[in-house]
Amino acid sequence: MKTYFHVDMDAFFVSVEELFDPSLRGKPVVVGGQADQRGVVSAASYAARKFGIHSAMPLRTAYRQCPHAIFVDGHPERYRDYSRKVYKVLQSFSPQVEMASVDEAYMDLTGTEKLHGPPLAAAHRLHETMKRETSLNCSIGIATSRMVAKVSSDQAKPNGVLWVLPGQEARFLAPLDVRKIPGVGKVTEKNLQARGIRKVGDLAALDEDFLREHFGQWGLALAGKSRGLDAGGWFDGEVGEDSDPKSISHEFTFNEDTADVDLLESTLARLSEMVGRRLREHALYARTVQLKLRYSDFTTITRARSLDHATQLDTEIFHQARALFRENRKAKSKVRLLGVHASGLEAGEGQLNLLAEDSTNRWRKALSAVDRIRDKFGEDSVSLATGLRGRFRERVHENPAGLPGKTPRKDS
DNA sequence: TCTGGGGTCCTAGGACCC
DNA sequence: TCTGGGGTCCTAGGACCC
Repeated sequence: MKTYFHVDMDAFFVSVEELFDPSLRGKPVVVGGQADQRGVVSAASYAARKFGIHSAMPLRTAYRQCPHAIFVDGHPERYRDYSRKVYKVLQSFSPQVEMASVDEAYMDLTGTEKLHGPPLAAAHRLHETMKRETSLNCSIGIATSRMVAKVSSDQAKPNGVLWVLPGQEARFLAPLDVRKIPGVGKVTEKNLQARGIRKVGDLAALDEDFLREHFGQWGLALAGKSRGLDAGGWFDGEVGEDSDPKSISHEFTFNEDTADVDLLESTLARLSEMVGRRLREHALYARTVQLKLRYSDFTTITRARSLDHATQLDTEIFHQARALFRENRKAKSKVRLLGVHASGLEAGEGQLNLLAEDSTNRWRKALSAVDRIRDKFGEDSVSLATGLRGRFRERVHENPAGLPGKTPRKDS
């Protein structure tokens, strides 16, 4: 039997801002930017929430809902700083801590009763220590699974502690809206509602085959969640296993949409540099570079390209991003957002030797592919790059192993 | 009403290999 | 000439979370 805590800081960004400016206390505060800016609400104080303001709402909408709200720019460094303080407090309690984001964490307190006493007493002590050490309020959920602990901390808000007793998971979840289940968002909620499923209890009563049929693998995970289990992607692995990032990206929304190529390309350069720097910070190398383009009408495309080696060089990232941009951008259309994304991340250095080896392997493969084609279609069916010019030659160099794929079988 | 930025995970089709 | 199945990698898009 496991015992998990989910610790969630109350109105984290707002609370931190209040520490820097106590005059904000008790007032409707919106963190995320100014009332006339493009952007959305990162966090709203409880007083602001009374006006219907919530996170992810456009700032301009928030302004309309509550013109006398105080709009505050976000300060990511402050939040990271306080997040570290929060982590320290949690660490002092148990080494099995995992920050799930800046303002929430999971703890595995299984088998610590001798040290900490019963879970509820331990949670209250943690709650007090947190307030004393960071001046911040948090809510704590306790349960036998991380998923239920998370839902329970949400039910405990603000500033509360809630323990779901072992065996009571399904009963605790049953009356809640399906939307309360982590992973069920707007779209899934709508799909479920269309089938008359509104409460978690409705979900738990369904046949697993029915869920699999309509929602695939995800449906099966959903069935598990409705019964209080840690099912599906999110809750894999042990608490406290932190891992390298799987991707690194930066994007930028222009204050005004623009079709100015110089501005667009220099923005790409800047974004590429930011991505490169973060890669170097993590000592990671990226195999794939992805461009993100959003136009005025909000249509968004992504275009990716994998390199034949991993890189952390700004110039290489930029080169790829710009090439993708030039190949895919709808001419003259105004652009709202640009993004540069690096994935296929590999650790460590020393791939130069591997690279050289890799490249000869590729050539060997390419040449044997050429041989196979010649066997099939005759000696003149393929010629080597030396005899070619311009762009095609470049392409052959970039992707020698791609040659065989360009020969359609059916046509021959 | 006008929609950020940084992530993770999943799906689905096609290429390619065995 | 037509016909497989499984596994992996790549790309594009989308749901979701904070």
